[in-house]
Amino acid sequence: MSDRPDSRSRGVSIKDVARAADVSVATVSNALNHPELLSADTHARVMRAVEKLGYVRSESARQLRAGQSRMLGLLVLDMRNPFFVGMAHGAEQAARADGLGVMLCDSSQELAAEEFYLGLFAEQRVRGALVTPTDSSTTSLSVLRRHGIPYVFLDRVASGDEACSVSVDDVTGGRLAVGHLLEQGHRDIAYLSGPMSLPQCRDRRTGALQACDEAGVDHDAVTVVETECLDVDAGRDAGSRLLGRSPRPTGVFCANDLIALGVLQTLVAAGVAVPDDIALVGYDDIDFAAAAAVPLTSVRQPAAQMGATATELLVREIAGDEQHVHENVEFAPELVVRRSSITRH
Amino acid sequence: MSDRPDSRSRGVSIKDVARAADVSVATVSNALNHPELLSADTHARVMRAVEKLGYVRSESARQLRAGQSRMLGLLVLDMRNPFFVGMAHGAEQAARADGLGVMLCDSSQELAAEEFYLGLFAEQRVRGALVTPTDSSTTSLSVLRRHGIPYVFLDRVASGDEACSVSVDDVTGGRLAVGHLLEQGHRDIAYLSGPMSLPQCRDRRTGALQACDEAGVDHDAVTVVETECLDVDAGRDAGSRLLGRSPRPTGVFCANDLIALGVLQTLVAAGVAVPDDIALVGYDDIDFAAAAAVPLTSVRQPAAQMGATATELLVREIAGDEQHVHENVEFAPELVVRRSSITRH
DNA sequence: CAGCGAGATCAAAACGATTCAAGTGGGTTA
DNA sequence: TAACCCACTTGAATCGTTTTGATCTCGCTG
Repeated sequence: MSDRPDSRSRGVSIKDVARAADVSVATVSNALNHPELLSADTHARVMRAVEKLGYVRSESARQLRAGQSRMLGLLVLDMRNPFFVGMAHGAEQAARADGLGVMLCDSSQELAAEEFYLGLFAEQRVRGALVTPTDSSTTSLSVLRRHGIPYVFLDRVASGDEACSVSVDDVTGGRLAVGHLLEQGHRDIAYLSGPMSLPQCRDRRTGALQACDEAGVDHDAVTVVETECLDVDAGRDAGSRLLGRSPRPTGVFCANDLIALGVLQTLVAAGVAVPDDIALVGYDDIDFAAAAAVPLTSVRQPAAQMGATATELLVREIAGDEQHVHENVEFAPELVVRRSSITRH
Repeated sequence: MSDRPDSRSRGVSIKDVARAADVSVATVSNALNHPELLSADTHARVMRAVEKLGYVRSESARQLRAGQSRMLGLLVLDMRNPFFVGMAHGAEQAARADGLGVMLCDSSQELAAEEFYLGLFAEQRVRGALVTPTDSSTTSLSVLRRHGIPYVFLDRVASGDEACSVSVDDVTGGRLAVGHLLEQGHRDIAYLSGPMSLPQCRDRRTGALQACDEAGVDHDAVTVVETECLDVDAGRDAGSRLLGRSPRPTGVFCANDLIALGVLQTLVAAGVAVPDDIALVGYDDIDFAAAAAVPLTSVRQPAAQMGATATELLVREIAGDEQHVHENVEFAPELVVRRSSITRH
């Protein structure tokens, strides 16, 4: 009575179904893919056999024949960051609407992992790829280019007309954040950046300095502190380093909300008042920012929408006629002010 | 000079490499998979051709030949819940160590999605599957059974000896949480449960009632409030419903931290003091629990370790000799007390 | 010098599906 | 009656890889 077939067996194949329904394999294939070609009777007979045997198509066989899969690859920098999960979610929804699956991978910002996964995408012959690249991705991407696999940059502007891209104007984001802090009267601001190898981190700094210019304040007002990672732990570290500094900055702009939450924890634990002693601004506006110890001011990026838009661009490129023109969609960031940055007057 | 091949082409195949290196396809295959069979000279020549042409193996062709893939399927209930992401992360690490990839899917607790993805796993002929099942998964899993695809339950005890499983003792978890609230003197406790179709939610209630028994308190002390989802939004909803109730419960136990964070937000916004007016206990101890507006007391589950352990069980079953005996690993939950539940005396 | 074994290479079959051209059979038309 | 058409079904080729057993070439031994 066991459902479990002999462990050596390869499972039910189209041949078994053909035999059971007493038709050719071609007919079984047609029953599944072009039912309109068959007489109602035959179709029913085949489907009954499929049902009875529990037949499931072998995707690898179809793929081999078709020369490509029905999957998109999605490579993100950090799955534990809700911002990326949000993008992934948006991408998945959009892909499903087009009958495509998504293969989600996490490069952990390591070049080796990135190369590994892009190689995997190529081996799988994914239909297209969505990539949040690190600095040096251009070379790793050649494996996709060589196989004619189109890709779209997510959360990064494509350089030249290499590919489509979906991004957020990070310069503006940085400007909004630091502009807000300057407006609150802060003149000693720390920018807790992630690794400067990430364009996002660089752009946000540029924006920070622009904000200084606009406010007629010297660039010295902003000190850049580079962290190795963009996660909560790194934030806690950076927080303790801040505490040791003298004079302490009065305003802190973090490259993302995870860092900001880590800093916040350290500060609160050390009895430093936020926002009164130190004002804090994060980036991404993840769900948890609003629920933080002190609700976090943050620069919002439309994560799900970015993922969905990128998928649409990719699908359009895949379906595209010969003449596809790369498109760079740029969303505007939005400052969401909460308590962490509002100094009492 | 473009890297991009003709869009009609199928890309470089093993035949092209064979031609370029002036050997047979069998030799190319051997160069890649059994280099020790070849003369050093031939091997080098082949590898040079591989390099030059940018050849990448077609995974679907290998799979077709091999009859199985080098992938595990991982189906979680909610990718936006950091607890599941933690499990996924642990599973991925462990799988990579065994040279296996992980295909991550999110059923969103919907049966239809679950069936869709399990079907996908079968079509892909994954080597094995890790599943966080909903109530009714037993039937959907038959598609795996029929194809001899082994699976392991994640965050759920297997019934009978159907499969291996990795879980946390949710009854104890519920008991710890509510026991703690009772100890703090609360006698009107709300249990904000997710859908009762989830065994986890049911078990935690059982634990809650056990705690009452142990404290010699009537079961009436605990009111169960069922929510539809286990996310922050549902928590916010449940929070407003709590506010409308009279008398208000003084202690609230939430089926997970997302719910708890949602409730917390609503309460804080409404000026209800946590923990003084209402004490709050969550579940999972996600990273964000410690960083919440009021640091959240929570029941910790070792997410990454669970994922890793499940993968190991699965790998063992896959490699297993004929006589595999299913194993049920159960981790112990741990109460992490923070401010949200400590009533001032 | 015949015979043998080892080492290196290869031809061909197989995996499971899709597709296309060709075949079948029954009915209609010239 | 022959020619044709239509609806349905099928044989065979094909995709890119791995593997098995065969072949081929040496150099060595007896």
